[in-house]
Amino acid sequence: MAPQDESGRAADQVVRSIAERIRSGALADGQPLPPERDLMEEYAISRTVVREAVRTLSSRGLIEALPRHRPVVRKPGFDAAIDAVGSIVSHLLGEPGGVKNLFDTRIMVEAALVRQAAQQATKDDIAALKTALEANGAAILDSEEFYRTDNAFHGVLYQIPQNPVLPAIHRAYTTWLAPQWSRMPRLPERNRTNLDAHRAIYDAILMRDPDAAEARLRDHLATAWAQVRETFGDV
Amino acid sequence: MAPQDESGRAADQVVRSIAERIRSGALADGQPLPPERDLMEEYAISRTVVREAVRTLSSRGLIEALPRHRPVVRKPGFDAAIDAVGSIVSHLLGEPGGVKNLFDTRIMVEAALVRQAAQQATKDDIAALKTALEANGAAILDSEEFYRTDNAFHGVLYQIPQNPVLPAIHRAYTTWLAPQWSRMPRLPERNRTNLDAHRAIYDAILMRDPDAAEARLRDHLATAWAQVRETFGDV
DNA sequence: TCTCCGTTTTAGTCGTACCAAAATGGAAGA
DNA sequence: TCTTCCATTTTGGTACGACTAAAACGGAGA
Repeated sequence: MAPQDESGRAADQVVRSIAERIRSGALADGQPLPPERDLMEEYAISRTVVREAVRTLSSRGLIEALPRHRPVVRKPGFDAAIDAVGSIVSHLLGEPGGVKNLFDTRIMVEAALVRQAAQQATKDDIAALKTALEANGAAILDSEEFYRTDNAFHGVLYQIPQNPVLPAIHRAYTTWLAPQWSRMPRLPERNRTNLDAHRAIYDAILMRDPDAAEARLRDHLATAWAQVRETFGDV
Repeated sequence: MAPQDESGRAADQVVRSIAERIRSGALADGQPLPPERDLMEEYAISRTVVREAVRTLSSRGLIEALPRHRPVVRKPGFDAAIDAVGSIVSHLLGEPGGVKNLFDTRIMVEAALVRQAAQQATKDDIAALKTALEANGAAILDSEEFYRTDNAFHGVLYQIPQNPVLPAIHRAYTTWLAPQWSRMPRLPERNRTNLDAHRAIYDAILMRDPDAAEARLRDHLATAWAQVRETFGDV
């Protein structure tokens, strides 16, 4: 690591120190941070600096600082990482093509996921997909519930490789793209279209046909994108 | 995530306001932020609050606050987003399996990329790959340079889909995994192995054979991972 | 015109003070 | 004894003022 220590700002050193304490477990997950006044004494700094440090740690996702509560240590998971970029991403999504770019990566990722699923899914994975698919089918008349189960179906795909990074990415997609999605009209016929697409994907995975699975997935998300454009025009 | 408006902290409102000004372009990229004293007057708040806001914006990557300089507006790109999570990711990589999990996603992403390349790469893309490959080959005896050109070769893959998110992801992978990689011994025979792998990938793309390209890519990265484990044991 | 030095500006830090919300602990009641 | 509720203490949020050192600025001199 670059020996870029010796940062001019005292707060940064405190940040590093506390971050290290979190990483080492000296400050355990869920535990509240010491009061600001204790910290200023411990580090022999003013409260101003303590507050800046807390602020930074909060932005970094290492602690959760609700308005008037004691900040609590939040052992960083991949989810926290997603949160940390949320602010920037929301800016990027506002730019022309931003949503499209993000959505395209989603297509790429999920295409890879269904390929993998078709090749490596276990019996349990298939069963989970089937359950999710049925839940989705049962909700076809309740658009709110359909949206949830739709996400859940895709979420199963992210769980199959057993890599904790992937569910976090799924959460990121749903969180970041939710603003677009939630403003779209919920039409039963769209639900049916999407359900059929899910079923086609499921079938292809069941048949252990990666190419078909990828093709169905791409059809599905292309349709979804067309619906977005239909609603918003160019994004 | 969505910062509930009406946040109890005044600084957050300032953050939102300034963030909005950056997004709208009222504060252009590269332009210095107004002095803190101006901001406190403008928002009718104390300097304490201004500083907290600046601090937060800095952590969010919307401005760049070098120690004793005026903070500079930094229109957030996908790169800035990568920076914002760097802190958390470095924590995660320290945990058991962290590096492996990240590397696995890299395999997944690059597998998808080479498939796409095999199917959609233009003449220019192929030419770029060829150039990168040749540069890589020319550096086979200079391990430092080989490392660079190796990255560059992979980087070309991320550029092919013309999605600005992807190069940022590439940068993220190289940045985050660099600590592991840079501590590995650089052996000419490894360079040769990797170069051969690159050539095989290139050939498969040239032949428009996605399955082969993916297979070669997976071989390549599996080998690379084996080299990592050989060096570090379990990670 | 360019360079250098003194002045002004500005970020970084400290200390104090006050308020309001949250946490706390003990008294009153079931 | 256990629960409920209120008063006290703790703690975060904000304001104000002051001081330092570095950076930016501007004018004098080469």
